[in-house]
Amino acid sequence: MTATTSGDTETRERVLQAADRLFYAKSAHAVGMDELRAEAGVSLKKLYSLFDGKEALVEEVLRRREEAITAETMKYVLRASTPEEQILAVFDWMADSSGTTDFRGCAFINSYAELGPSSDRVTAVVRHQKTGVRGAIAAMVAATGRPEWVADSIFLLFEGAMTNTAITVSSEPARQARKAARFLLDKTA
Amino acid sequence: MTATTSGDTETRERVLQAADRLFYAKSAHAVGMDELRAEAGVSLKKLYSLFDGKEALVEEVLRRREEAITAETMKYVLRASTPEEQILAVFDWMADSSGTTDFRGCAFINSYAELGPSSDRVTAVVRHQKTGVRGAIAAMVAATGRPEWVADSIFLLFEGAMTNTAITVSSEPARQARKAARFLLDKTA
DNA sequence: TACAGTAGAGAACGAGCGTTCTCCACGGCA
DNA sequence: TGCCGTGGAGAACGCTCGTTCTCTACTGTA
Repeated sequence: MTATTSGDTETRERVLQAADRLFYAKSAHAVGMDELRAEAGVSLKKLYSLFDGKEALVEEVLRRREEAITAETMKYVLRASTPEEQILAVFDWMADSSGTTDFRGCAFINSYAELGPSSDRVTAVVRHQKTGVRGAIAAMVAATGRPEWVADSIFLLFEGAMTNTAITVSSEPARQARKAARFLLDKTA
Repeated sequence: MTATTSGDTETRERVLQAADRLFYAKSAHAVGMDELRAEAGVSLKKLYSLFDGKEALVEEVLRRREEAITAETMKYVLRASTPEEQILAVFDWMADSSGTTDFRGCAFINSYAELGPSSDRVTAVVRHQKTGVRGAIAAMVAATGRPEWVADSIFLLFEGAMTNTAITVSSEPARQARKAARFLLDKTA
């Protein structure tokens, strides 16, 4: 029935949001399916009727997060006026995100660290996200006519800032990375 | 007795080496104490007489790894002739390390991702290591008379390259980071 | 030879996990 | 009203984990 299907879609959404929040905050292995069930306000039966199991849930959470982060970052990028400012906007997104409580860095790096060795599916999603981010930066850099190694550098600055913003609990690394990226852009103009 | 104490020291060493290898390769939660016991060739009783528990073991493994990596990196640094080459040598160490099988990136970032939310002690060791690496790079950069933001940039390049070298299973990020660092040094000469 | 103390092997324990199953209350329909 | 099927609550299951305990074999000593 259409009504039931629609209800399922909403429930799925609620579960995925709860899972994303909990997995990101505590790491996946530290969150039990029962805790997730409680947080999402759903029965265990429903949970397992909607998802194949925990690993599948983790996989889907990561895929959705990739889309969400891309969309959110794009808002920052499109708001900028010049192509150079667009590139730097990704660091503004990071600085703003790290201001929120319990920012824990890059969910994909974190998941790779925790589950990469035991889950090929998680590894695949993580690689996909990294390829995507790198590609997006490369496209923006290429649009300014600069060589690809500039994009590689900015990508690595971005990645290093993500982890260290989390570890130091400060947006300082994000600002430092932005400054370095600007320098690279200025000197390759 | 002295003989027994010495034997204990050797056994401790063996356990710590096995733990370091297994925790790094598989992540800590994926390695059981029994698997570790088998790998180290020691009884469970002895294991618990030498260490307070798993968390304490993880903590000590990380502390020892920090020392080991520092020492190993220093070999690369001291081999270089100019101050600039010394800074860049850390990326050579990374490129060489990533060539070894089952390189898994930065053990501290990985541990923070997995255990940071649940273990203050692990978090403290990770922060200590990051502060140390950042400080070491800052000292080398300062010795060349360049401003501190150059050190911040190189540190973030280093960190980004560590994670992505692992994720992409390639030493390419290490080389890209080296190139970017050299550019920064050249343009701030 | 008899004995005390140590250490190894691994059984045992309690807790927690992911997953499944049982039970029951409630809905639409004849 | 009586029936059937869906879905929720949560008990149950099987497994694995970290940790402790028991038993046994062995060593050095009198």
